[in-house]
Amino acid sequence: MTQHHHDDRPADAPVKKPRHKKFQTQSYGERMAAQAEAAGPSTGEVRDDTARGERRGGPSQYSDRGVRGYANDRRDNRPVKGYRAAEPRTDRRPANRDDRPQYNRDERPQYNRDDRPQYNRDERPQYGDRARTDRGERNQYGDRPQNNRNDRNDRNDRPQYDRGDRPSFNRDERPQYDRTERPQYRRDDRPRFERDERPRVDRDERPRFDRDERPRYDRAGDRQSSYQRRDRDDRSSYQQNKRVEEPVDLGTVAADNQFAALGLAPRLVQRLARDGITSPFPIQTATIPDALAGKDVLGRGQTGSGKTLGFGLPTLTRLAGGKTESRRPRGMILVPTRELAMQVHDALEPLAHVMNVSLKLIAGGLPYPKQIESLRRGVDLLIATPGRLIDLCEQGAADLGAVEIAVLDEADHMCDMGFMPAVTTLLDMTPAEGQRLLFSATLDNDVDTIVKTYLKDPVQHSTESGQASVSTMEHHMLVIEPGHKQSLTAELASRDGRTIVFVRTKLGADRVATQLRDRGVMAAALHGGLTQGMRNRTLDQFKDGSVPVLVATDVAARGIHVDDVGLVVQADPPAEHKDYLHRAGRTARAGGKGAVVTLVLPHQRRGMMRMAESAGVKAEPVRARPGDELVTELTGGSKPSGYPVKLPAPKPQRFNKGGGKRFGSSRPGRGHDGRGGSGPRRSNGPRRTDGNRYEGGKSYQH
DNA sequence: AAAAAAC
Repeated sequence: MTQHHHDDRPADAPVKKPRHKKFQTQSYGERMAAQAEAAGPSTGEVRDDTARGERRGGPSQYSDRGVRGYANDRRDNRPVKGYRAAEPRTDRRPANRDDRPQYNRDERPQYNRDDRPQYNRDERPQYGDRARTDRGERNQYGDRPQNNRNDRNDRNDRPQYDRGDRPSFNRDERPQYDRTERPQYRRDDRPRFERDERPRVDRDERPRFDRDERPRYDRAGDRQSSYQRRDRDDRSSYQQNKRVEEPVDLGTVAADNQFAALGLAPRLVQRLARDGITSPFPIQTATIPDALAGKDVLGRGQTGSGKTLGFGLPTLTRLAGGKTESRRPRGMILVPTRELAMQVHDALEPLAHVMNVSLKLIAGGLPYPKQIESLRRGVDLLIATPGRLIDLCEQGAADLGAVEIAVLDEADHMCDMGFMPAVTTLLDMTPAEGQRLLFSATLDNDVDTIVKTYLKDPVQHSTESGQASVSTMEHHMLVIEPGHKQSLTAELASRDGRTIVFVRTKLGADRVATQLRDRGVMAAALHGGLTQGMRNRTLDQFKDGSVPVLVATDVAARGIHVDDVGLVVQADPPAEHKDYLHRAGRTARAGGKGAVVTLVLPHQRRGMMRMAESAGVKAEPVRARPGDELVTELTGGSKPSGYPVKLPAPKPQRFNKGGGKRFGSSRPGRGHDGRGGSGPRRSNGPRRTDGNRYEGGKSYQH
């Protein structure tokens, strides 16, 4: 049956919203409004509530129509307001209902079903059968719909409907639809569905709850984004208040395991060791002991150096064993984007599990009910984006009064102008004596305000200089002509392997992604203007390889980890040096290799050089044109095909939140043939009809 | 200055 993607909807479920003034005197919205007012008169759009309200309140179209449209249906003779009363009719007797013979049902011959020969299915003429199409001749029922239809649109005359020419619609040739070849869909092959053979029926005796250990059927074929899965199995709340009595054997830990030496719980160390994580990164070695000791910590470690575990492990250790009341979580990790929240959640979940710490993702774009329910049952640790958490606090669904540990991931970003009010709102709700951990790759003086207000005797650990010190990363700065930007971007992105292209604006992301696809490079846009369902889908496709090029705004600049991103292209230069470092940090993670290419227009050159210096990036600006040797070197020589390609999944219908059927997340890489034309297609804007896609010279900067 | 973050 059709899958209903309830999850893609914005949570519109009825949510009662008693506003608890307990935590603050102003609501978040009021605060923001006040802030906006303080910032001066808005030059942007003005909400036109008045106009809308007037139209609604007055003689609306709806009520108007209710009277006019159905005036004839009125059973009484009261004059309709606004209409001239009809002249009394004299040409016939007033109808006496009972006397009207034609209303006797049984005598109406044409409704005798058995007399209608053409309802015999087998004998109905087929489409294209002209014998049936005597133009204009009515059948005995007085209608002739099929005649004209067939005359005009005889299917056999329409070449484009010839089934044989549409390979993609030929069911037999679509390999992925061959049921017998999809082992993961065969029930018999799924070992854990053999009821009789399941050794453990007693839930408490199940030796392990760990996700990773469970035999899996292949979920990749499941075509659900991680976001949808996440919402479906709400394991964290299910687990609530169940404490494992006996330690589970998680494997042995080597005597020289250095995590153990840091003072972490043995179970945690064992769990890490099972994933092959036995030696801590420098940032972890530096911060974990202090964090475990309950100190406030400022942690700075280069991108991809394991900061998540740096604050995650001590947080879990300290929360373990405690008791959490309903709606009163004891730990809170704030992150700047929803994707990052999901990533942190997923990274900590197995670890939280062995520690019997429950955790819940609290982020916008996801349905409210499960988040509220989870909080009601009591959840130890929240991983949250600020807006939704404030919302839930205002509703009374969450109470931060019991938060023992508050973590700010990407702390410097959380302290910039846009985020600061929300973050202080949340921190204000937490007890002043609670522990605070601030982490970022670029932890600088921007956090001073927060540090002074909310941290007590913080310990600062900087394992790196806060500059570009990832030695496995190479930087290139290409000074280009504006007219070459599109083709150079396409050349760079057409390489094998994953590439992220950063642009400045949401619109730019959409535009560049489209341009790349027009040139034959499979690319998808990621930015905050998309529905959350689409954001998840796009990131999933980037991760599974079906879309190797991600065109993103700075929503993806921080924290997001995808394996093997070999190249970061900055099609628009970053706004400041910290952004450079974070964008660049999407590649060369955890010791891997990677390159960063920044496209610089002549007028941006000076600023870019300054920025590079602040970032500690050593790169000489080099003039470059499409086809240059340097570009070829960076891309391994592959060129864009020039033939437009289409995304493997239907594009998001922004207005239709359902999402619909999705194909493609399991479709291999760039295998799409890229021909245009057939199939039901969403059109998301005007389709290009001009032939010169490439040499227009329109630059998408600016 | 844009993006992000609630509905």
